[in-house]
Parts: sequence; structure tokens; C-alpha cells
Amino acid sequence: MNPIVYDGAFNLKYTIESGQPLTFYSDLRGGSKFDSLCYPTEKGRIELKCNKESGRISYSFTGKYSDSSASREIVTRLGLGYDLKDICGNINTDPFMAKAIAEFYGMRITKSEPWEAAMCFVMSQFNNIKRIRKIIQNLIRRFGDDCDGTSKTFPTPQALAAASVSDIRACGTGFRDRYLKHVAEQFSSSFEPKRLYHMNYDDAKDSLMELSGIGDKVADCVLLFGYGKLEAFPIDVWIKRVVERAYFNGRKRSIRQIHDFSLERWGKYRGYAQQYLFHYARTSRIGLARKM
DNA sequence: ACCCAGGCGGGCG
DNA sequence: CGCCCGCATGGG
Repeated sequence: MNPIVYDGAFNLKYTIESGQPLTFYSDLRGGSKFDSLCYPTEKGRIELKCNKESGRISYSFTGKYSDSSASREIVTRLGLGYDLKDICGNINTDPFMAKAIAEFYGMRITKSEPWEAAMCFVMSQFNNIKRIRKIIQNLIRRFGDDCDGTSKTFPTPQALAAASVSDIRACGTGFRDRYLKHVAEQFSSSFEPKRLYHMNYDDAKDSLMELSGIGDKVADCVLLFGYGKLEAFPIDVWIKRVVERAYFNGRKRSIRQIHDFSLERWGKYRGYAQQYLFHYARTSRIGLARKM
């Protein structure tokens, strides 16, 4: 099969390390280089490897994939269909953002299924990235279907809706167990997740926030990482800290004020601005990162 | 022991 | 509206 050629504006390591849902249900490989990963989908299992020198992604697959469908799958999930240079040009509004982009250029917003993103970010509340990943893995082992004889799929909404709250809790979810079950029930019955693709950002967000367990921040995460709506700007503790520090001279601002500020400053690609700020705040020596 | 983690729902003024 | 609280669990 033909490898996927990319233009150099892609860095799998930064993408993997920035706490996105795709990586919560993937096998991460390549040691500290993080140059390859495997993940299950409903159609089979995808395995891909990046070669920085040649600027190519080689891949293999199992299940119902063909060369072309597997290739499309990878391009979509890794966000390679977007012009990163153009996006970063749009959000590069000031020296602080310029440093974040310069340090992690190539980091992409990945695209999971809306349901997968919803599960992962319901899990994220009052939690940390390391443990979110562990719990998602537990849910896959317990409730996933066989994928190709060697691995399991992400659990379906139906599977989690049918599970008991205590069986969900046994995966380590803590108090989020009833949120997960509720969202699973809605996704498998009346919610109809696909309709949100055709809705504008505000309406889609309102629709998600009607679900118990999905609030302002999680709704933005689902829109960004599940629906690919790049105008979503999730505000968590890190974003709040770093925006107050970098743009408000350290003074406290409300979530509402930060939302308004982000739209005014970064516009329709502000989801990317969020991701670069998030990763920069968590990993760089700017006095915000704490020991994890 | 104490603190925090990609928040949310509910109750209050 | 804004503010405050409890919420399970594990790691630093």
C-alpha cells in the first residue's frame, strides 16, 4: 500500500502527549519517541507509524478496511486534512501564542467519534489524564467487543447503557458512573449524535449540555475532539490559569469573560489556540506546570 | 497526612 | 446570574 505523505506539519509525539481522547484508547508505541500507535474502530484495527525523515506515515489494518478506507480513516482521525500552516497563521496573534506554536508545531487536533469523546471527557471531570486513560482501558476490557481476535473495540453506547452502575463503577470511574450510564442511554436512544454535525456551534453545544454529566467544558471538548468543530474553546483549570497569566496580567477572569476573549482574539480556529495553550501550560517552564 | 486532578449538578443568596 | 459545596480515586 502507499504510505500517506504529509508535509512535515505533523508531529505524532506532541499530538499523543497532549491528552486527546484518541490516545486514551490507543496503544502508544515507539518508547519515548511515540512514533507509532494502534487503535480499534468498529471496522477493525489500525496500526500506523510515522517516519520523520521521509515525512511519511506507513500503516496496516485488520477487519473490514481496505487500503483506501484505512488511509482515509488515518487522515481523518489525525486531523491531517486541515492546513495546519494556515490555521496556526490565523491564531498566531501575539508573542506568547507564537512561542507555544513554535515549541509544539505539528500538534494536531485529533478526531474521535462523538460518543468516544463524550465518554472520555465525562471521565475527565475532577480527574487527571493518566487516570482517565487507565479507566478508559478498563472500560474497553470490560465492555468492548472483540475487534480482530487480539484486541477489543471501544464500548458501544448500547453496551454501557445495558451495564449496571456498579459494574461501571468497578472500572474505577468513581462518582462519574451514573453520568456515563446516562449519556450512554441517551446516545443509544433519543439523542441522535449525528444530527449535531449539521448544527451550528451554539446550538450543538446547547444540545450536548442538556445531558446530565455534560456541562460547559465537556460540551466544548466533545465538539472539538468528537465533531471537529474548531471554534470550540474548552476552558479547564489549565486554560483559565494560562489565559489569566498571559493575557490579563494574572488577574482573575470568569469563564464567560475568557470565552468572549477567546472568540474575539482567535476566532473560528480558537480550538487550536486552546490546544497549544493547554499543552504549553502543562509542559513548559512558564511557572504553571505542577508535578504530576 | 495533605494536595490536586482537562468539572458537574444542586442549592443558595 | 454568581458563588460554594460535595463528589471517588490515585499519585506526588
